[in-house]
Amino acid sequence: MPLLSKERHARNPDRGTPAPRKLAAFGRLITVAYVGGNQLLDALPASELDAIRDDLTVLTLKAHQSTHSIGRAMSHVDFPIDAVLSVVATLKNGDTVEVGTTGNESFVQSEAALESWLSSRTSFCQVEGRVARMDIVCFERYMKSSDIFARFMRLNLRAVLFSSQQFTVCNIKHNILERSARWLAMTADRVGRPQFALAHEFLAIMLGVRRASVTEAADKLHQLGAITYQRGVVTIVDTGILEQASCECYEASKTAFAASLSS
Amino acid sequence: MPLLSKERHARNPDRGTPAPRKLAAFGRLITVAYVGGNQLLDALPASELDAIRDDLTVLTLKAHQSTHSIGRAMSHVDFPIDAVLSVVATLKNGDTVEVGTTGNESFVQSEAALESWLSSRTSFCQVEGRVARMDIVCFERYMKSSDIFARFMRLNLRAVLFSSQQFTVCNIKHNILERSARWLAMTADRVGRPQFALAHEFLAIMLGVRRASVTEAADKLHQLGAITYQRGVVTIVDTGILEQASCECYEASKTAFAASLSS
DNA sequence: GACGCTCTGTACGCTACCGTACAGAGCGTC
DNA sequence: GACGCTCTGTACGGTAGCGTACAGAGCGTC
Repeated sequence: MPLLSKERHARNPDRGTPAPRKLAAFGRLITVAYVGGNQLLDALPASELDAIRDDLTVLTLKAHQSTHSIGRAMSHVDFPIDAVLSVVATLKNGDTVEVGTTGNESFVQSEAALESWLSSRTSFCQVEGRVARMDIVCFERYMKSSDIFARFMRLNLRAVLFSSQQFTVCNIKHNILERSARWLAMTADRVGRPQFALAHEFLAIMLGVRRASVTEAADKLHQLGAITYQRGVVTIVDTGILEQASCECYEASKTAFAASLSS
Repeated sequence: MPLLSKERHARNPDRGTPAPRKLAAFGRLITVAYVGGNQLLDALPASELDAIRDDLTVLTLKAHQSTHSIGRAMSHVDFPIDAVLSVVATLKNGDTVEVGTTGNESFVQSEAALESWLSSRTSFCQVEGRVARMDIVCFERYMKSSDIFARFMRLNLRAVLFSSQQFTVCNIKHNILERSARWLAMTADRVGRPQFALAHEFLAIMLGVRRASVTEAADKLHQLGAITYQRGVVTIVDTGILEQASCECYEASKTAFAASLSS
């Protein structure tokens, strides 16, 4: 499944996120040091970031690889670089719906910022890419020892809560076309490149709708000139059109995270 | 509008929450000291609660009275006793939808537990009743000076986040009957009495649906023997039936808050 | 180059819910 | 006891999205 590997770093060379020294090979993860790429970490004062850098390990996650399981003790937190992680809730009937998406603007599980070391939700990698992983013991130590670090994590969680609330509204008030557009726009921002692997089936699960409904929405977005789709790979061809097609929740969530990073 | 005043304390005499010495009279709020009734406060170790008691003031809120406004500096936090507060999001088109409901299991705005003193949402009183109010300066001081206090507030916020996520799913996957039942069951728990004022119109806004849809749902719940309705006043006649009619999200949210109070 | 798996396109009947509207009932007020 | 406000009950056509199903296209594998 070497999808997208060719264009992985085709865009956003300006973000200061050089490729890891080695990518995943034959299912084994080769890990490397963190040199930037997660907005939340990079927003920390330089001295703070330097202090924690040695406790961050960059690794590449494959799509659909699990990172946290409901009810289990959290062993680590992940700060995405160009991966996109999904936090999901599972209903008794087995239905799974996304309750949060996390990219380079945040980390997962964000509840760790609340001195909570049990995972209350399951999360996994939705779009393949790199994350900076920190052991939970280190995270806990920094939360206690550094007011600045703790403050950044908490303000970030505030944006997570705000976004979660926004999506509560979004699911009631906005149609599938708008929500699909929002999801794709948010994801494009997060991966920092215009093309990524995402089958209709998975977007459908994320939005809590039928696969066929996503196909119809994708078709409309294609007609509008926002995207193209080819066997599990989306390409954003016009960000402006895509954002225009998405509901206001895209902007609301984006603004909330931007504010949490700048204060 | 002296609705319900007759049966205000008809139930749950065992919760140790005596009536305030004076109720609101002619629109003026007569405030009294806190002697218990908010589960979160009451879960604090006795010494902690005693330490903060003098900074709590009990007051009665009228239905639809505002407590926090979006974008404004938070001047206080409210720990409901038998009032129910709603946190809402407003869309650009003016639609207002509830993104959180708060009763005696929590407080509002919960984001204060994140050292965030700006209100990112609007909240108001949905069901008339008492809250214990604390000045934000005191709250901030206790968050800094008492690890135990801070820990309780943060674990509570974890349940708030969990519930918010649960309702994201709920709005997608559960129909109006189930959601109405959930809302009423949760509210009955929170007010601690089987009868409270709530017009269909307001429940409709909370659920983000038509008023007529709520009327239909209320009719079905009536037929099932769960509730009776009379001109803006609901009476829960069979909690068991009501809970059975509601979706699993009722139980999920309740469990999350119970866990946050016991640890 | 045949096979099988995955992913997409499309179709069809069905239903939950919407937007809107209007009549009537309850209740406070003058 | 007439009036007006609020709240509820109900109706009707319209539609977004559901559940399901099936055919075909792309692509890796043997």
